Amino acid sequence: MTDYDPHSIESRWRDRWTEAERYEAEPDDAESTFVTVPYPYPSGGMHVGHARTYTVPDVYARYRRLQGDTVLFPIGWHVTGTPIIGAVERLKKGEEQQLDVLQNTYNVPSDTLSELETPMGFARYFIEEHYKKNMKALGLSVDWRREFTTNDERYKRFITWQYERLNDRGLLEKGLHPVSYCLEQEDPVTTHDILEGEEAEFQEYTLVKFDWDGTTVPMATLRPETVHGVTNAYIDPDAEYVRAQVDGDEWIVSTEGAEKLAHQARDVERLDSFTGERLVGQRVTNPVTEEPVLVLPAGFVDADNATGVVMSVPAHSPDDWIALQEAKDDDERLQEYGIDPETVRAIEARPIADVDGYGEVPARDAVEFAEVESTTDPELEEVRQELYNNEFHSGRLKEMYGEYAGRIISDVRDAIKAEYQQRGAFDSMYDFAEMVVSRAGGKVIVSEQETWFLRYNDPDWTEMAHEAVGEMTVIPETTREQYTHTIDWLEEWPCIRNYGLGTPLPMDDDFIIEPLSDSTIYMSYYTIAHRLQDVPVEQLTPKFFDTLFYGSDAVAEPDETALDLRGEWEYWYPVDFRCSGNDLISNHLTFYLYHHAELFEKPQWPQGVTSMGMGLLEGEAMSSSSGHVVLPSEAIEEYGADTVRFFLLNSAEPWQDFDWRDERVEDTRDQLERFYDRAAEIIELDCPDEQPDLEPIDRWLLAKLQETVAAATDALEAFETRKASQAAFYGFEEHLRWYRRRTDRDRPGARWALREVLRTRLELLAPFVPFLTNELHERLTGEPSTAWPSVDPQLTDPIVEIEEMLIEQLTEDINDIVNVTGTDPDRIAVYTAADWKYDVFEQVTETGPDVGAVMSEVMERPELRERGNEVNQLVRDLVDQVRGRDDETLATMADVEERSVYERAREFFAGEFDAEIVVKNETDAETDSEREQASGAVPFRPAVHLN
RNA sequence: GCGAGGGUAGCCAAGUUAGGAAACGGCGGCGGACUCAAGAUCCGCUCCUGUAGAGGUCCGCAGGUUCAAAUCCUGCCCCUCGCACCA
Repeated sequence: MTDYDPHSIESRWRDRWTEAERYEAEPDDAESTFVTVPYPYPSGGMHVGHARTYTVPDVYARYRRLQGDTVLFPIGWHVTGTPIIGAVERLKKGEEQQLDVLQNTYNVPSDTLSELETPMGFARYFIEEHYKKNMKALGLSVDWRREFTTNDERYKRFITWQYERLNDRGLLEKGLHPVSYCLEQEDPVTTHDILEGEEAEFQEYTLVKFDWDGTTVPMATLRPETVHGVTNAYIDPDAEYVRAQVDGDEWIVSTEGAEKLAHQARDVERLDSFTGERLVGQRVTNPVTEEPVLVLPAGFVDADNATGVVMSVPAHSPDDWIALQEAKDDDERLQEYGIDPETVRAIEARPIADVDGYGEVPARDAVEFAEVESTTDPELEEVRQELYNNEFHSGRLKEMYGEYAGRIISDVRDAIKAEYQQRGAFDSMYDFAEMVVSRAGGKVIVSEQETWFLRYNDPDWTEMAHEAVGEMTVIPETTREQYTHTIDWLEEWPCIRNYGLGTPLPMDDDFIIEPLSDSTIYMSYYTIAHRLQDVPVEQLTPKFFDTLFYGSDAVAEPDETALDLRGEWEYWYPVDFRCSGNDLISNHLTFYLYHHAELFEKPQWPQGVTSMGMGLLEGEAMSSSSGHVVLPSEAIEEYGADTVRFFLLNSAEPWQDFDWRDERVEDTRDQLERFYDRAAEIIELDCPDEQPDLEPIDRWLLAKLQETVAAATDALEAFETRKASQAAFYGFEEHLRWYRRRTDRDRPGARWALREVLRTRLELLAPFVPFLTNELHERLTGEPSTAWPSVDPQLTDPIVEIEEMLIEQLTEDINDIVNVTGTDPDRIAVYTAADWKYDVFEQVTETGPDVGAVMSEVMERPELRERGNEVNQLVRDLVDQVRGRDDETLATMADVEERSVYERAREFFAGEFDAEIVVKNETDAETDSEREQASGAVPFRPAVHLN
């Protein structure tokens, strides 16, 4: 019954566009528009969430093209770094989950798997078999001549240039940085490489350097400000400890602690080892208070956490409090270690801060209140958290803190720490708070590595980045603050990795520039990527790129080719819109701004960024590892590319999350099919070439069309794909429904109007559903959609719109009365308001919607004053009518001849309600009962009576 | 914890920037028209009450400002995203 066959239409148009090189963009006299999207990272296949990411810029590109611009929409492939290598490794190891994803989620044939066993083989497979095929099937208007990968020699030359220049400008810096490090692989690891403890964050522990006869016993703590409250120390008597030279001093730490320190850029030399028992019962001296304190044995001390020795602050730590009580009660154990129980019993908690809501010894109060009695009680965790929180935010230090006395801990902790560190009493080390294990099975620790950084906290650079944000269009506007915040928050960014695909750092080619750092200005590379193919790699020196980007004056002997290419770059740059994801604001998008601001002049800075929301599938997050994804190829096969596109663009605005629900997608497909069928009918109609006489209802439809053109245009300018397509598609369907109900469509005027409407809507929808619309447009007019429509002032008609609105309102009113009374009237009387009521209306529009003010004006007029209450009620009704309508509309309303509007529509009403329709003015009422019925008439709200 | 966004009728979702109509639209549900029938299409209804187009109560919760609040202010609850070497 339907002729709509998306697959044949779509393949036909795809072929035509390819043959015509339709989207191969060359500089010309027209305005240029340059839109980009982050190049895909082919470490796996593409799902329908990615499809939206690339379709949104496509819609904008198509829109700008219809507006007459020359538009560039390119794609490249990001393969930098380790994810692809990791994926290949997992494949080669035959890891089950990886095989499952490749074979079952992404349908890689078994006999092809071997091709994926090299990084570029893997990338190439997904580029060709997934991304490109899907993108072409979706009809993305990409200039495919410009594609490249970030592992290409020419691209590497470009990145080399970028990093040499950044280095020249002093924005690169070499230094130490803590990273997660796998002891098994002896290499840094990323979150993706971590099997256990993926969420773990590493902490910077303060080491309080207690002294034991000239040997340092560093006690690890996260609360350095409690140093005055230390009453004793704890060590695990059974764990292994070492004495070692650490940066020239002698330290005692756990064996694990020593290994960690060795990885944190310290010079560690082990002297001897022993169990913790050796320190038990010894006295060590607090470096701040210079007091000796006793070392007690404790099983709860974890030798594999920081140094494996901790200080005890029983007044403020619930753990320490309980442990101390337990020690006091266990004479036997103490004696075992040769400790006099009396000395332990003499230890008293030493409060160092006043905390709101707690007594003198907060830890005791907290423990007693919660009735926790043992260090193994699971509830202790909660008690500890709560107390720590309260102390941190409301604890005030006591007098022993000198200049810090009376201050809130959260305000001064860092200062105290820095001060004692400076004085040599404190040191620090990094560690995780929990066990972390890599996928390779090795223990993961925090290591400090020599690294190159990008100095994103450089004040001048930061300032320029702020400026760039200030000058660009941000969609949605609410994200602007996120950029500002990110810029202020960014510190130095380590921009290299030890291994991976990509470009070696020119200053130190043992390292590879990491993915987020080699993807900041590559949009400029698109402008010349296709032409660079003809330039020998060796010719692409930094000077070549200087010439290309900075012009002939930048170098002594400018390269001719570079100068020639410079024209292309100048034509396309700046990037008009970068369409990216919400999640990239805090890194990629902000880096993009930084690097543009630094390396290019202001006119070349980013003009606009839109960030997109995520995709859900049947209400849940998509996940390729669990197979909870829909592949674009499958969706297109089932519904057609236009349906997929339309659903993605129409179900939510780009920055909102969308939810792919099969049922909804099916509905979308049905709607498009219906649209297609109706369009086909109109195309078949015999239609006059010249505009025939139009009825008011035809002019109304055409006026609505103009409104729709304006709304869709405004919306697309703001990237509101949903609003634009809703207006052009669903919104207009409603107007058409009313039109069909209101009129006979077999008139020349109606045919002409419907044809005009169809043509325009096809143009409005062309960016969204390009296959369907171009097909129909060509059948209708002989050529594809070539221009975006503009509002035709000849076809706007405010009066006819108001007249039609009155008819709709009256239809609703009559219908309401019929419903509520349950009657089936034979005769419907419609009374328009008496002339004096229109005088009052005019007064209301003049005075404004203020009942009191209008009344005092109106009461000046004797002929109105004598109507008293009636006028009062009328003014109230009219004020409600007028409120919220602009002056223009009100002025137009004043020109409407209400009675003739209803009379012209008599036939329509008669048909709708199957009744005789009588239209009269209120003043023409003859009998008392008729006058009664008619008296309620208000301008633009006639009285109605049913019999 | 920090930063950002959000909570609207059974579901999805507009409206919030410029306060002013129980609150666009869709889905689902109910009734009707057309049809041999189904589907498609069309017309009503779909918070409560109501045989005259009305009234009442509503926009996470609790207050406040105002003639008037889904919209502005304050506090609270809940959800989502980001928080660094990772695309």
